[in-house]
Amino acid sequence: MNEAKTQPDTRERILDAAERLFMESGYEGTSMRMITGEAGVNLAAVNYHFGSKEALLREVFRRRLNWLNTERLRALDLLEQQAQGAPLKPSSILEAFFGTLLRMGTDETLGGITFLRLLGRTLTEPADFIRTFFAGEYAEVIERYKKALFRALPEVPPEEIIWRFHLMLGAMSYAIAGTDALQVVTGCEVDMNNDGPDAAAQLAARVMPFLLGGLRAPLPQFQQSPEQQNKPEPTSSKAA
Amino acid sequence: MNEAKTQPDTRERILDAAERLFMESGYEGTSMRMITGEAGVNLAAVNYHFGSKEALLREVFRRRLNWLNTERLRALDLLEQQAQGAPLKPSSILEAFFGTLLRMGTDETLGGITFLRLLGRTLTEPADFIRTFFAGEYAEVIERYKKALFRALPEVPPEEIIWRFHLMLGAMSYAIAGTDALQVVTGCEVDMNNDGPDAAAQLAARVMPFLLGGLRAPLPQFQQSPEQQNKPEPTSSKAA
DNA sequence: ATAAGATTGAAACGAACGTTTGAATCATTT
DNA sequence: AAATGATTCAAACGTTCGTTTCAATCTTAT
Repeated sequence: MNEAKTQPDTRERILDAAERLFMESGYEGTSMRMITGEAGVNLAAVNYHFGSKEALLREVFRRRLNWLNTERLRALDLLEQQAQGAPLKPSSILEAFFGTLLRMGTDETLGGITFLRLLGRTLTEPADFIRTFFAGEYAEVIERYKKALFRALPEVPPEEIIWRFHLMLGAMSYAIAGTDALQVVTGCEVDMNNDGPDAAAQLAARVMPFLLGGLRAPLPQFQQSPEQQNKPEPTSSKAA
Repeated sequence: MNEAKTQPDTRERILDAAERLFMESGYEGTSMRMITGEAGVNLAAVNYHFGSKEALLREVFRRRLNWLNTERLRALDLLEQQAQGAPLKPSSILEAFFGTLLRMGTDETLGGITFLRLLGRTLTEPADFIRTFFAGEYAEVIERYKKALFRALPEVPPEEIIWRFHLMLGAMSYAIAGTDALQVVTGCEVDMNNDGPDAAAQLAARVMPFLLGGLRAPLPQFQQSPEQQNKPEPTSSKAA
């Protein structure tokens, strides 16, 4: 069994079909028969090659997240090396984090816009094993970027930065995943259904200013860590 | 069959259980037997009272969205009446739209934080009938607020406003729904698991400045309508 | 009290689900 | 050519799904 040669790459066919179908119908809404039907392989092939439907989903993501994670770390390493110990600009951090993601959407060999949409949708999937899987896959990268943002915005309380990181992830996920989900809500005049490689470029131009504006918004008047709730006067600290 | 009297309010018990379970496990991840089991009613009761699982989901939302829609329209009517024909402030519009939503989260009789989370999660559900249902339920309100934002920000292209409306919805949905979904991603130091009535108040203080910052962010350099794609040179129209 | 209608109950329906089986086929090596 | 291991195949596994059935029970009006 050499992996070179004219093998029908059943594994890749399954992964591609599953990626598209999970994006379109969700994990629970996609059946094994849909996947193997679209891939043109036998029903038993998924369990033979991956073991189970859960393991297939994990592999669908691992195939892409390996690249995304290392690339995000590489981009941050590069920034920090260029800065020579100085704190980074928030916009540079966002560019590294979300720009790397959006670049995936322009490269079909990395999953293209399909994987971006799958990723955005799956982050809200309620299934337990999905959440714990993502937690493990993302932990290192998130930790590094969180620390970079703490240094970049020293006057903003870390708790607030985490919140805004969370909010940026949400906005970006919707921007990516919501092609038809929320499109239908907002009135569908916008051309989000552009599946071409510049769809992600247009997305970037639209979303990045929004995220930066949100990240640098003035802080709320009062912010209380859950421990120190008896601070009577809003000292109204400045935001960057 | 009078609706008054000591009826065991089977319908309400089912709706409450379904609301919680759909929030926790999603639509496809929640079975009829889970719902009727949690509600303490017979399995056949759902089909008897609602007709089908799909119709049950619609009723779960209709019960809450009726209040939300009329209240959002009422808040906007009030603003426009006070303004006497002048354009509204963007912050007032956001306050009316998202503040009304967050107020639901403080009132357990309106579904409380449970319904808010369900709403945030369901907006990304891929099932077709869910998307078309939401489109119909939201159409009027979204249209009114969109028009108000167009008037409030006359120097911003309508397409850009729609985009940012979309992004704000995404951020808010994640902020609400992501209690454990993205919490696990960002590191779980934040106290989003506060289920008390002030959870929504804290959410508002955190999220509203972010949304306003994003809405008022500088525009991207170039923006092109999808029709005029053969524009060779980015004429770089001005931002506000 | 009795009839009529609304609601509940236990049991089963066919369909679809993820998974497993074991023989058949293919690719590769001796 | 024969043998070996990897892969594919059709078929079936047991389970769970949403839904239906119909008799039993409760509620209300006559």
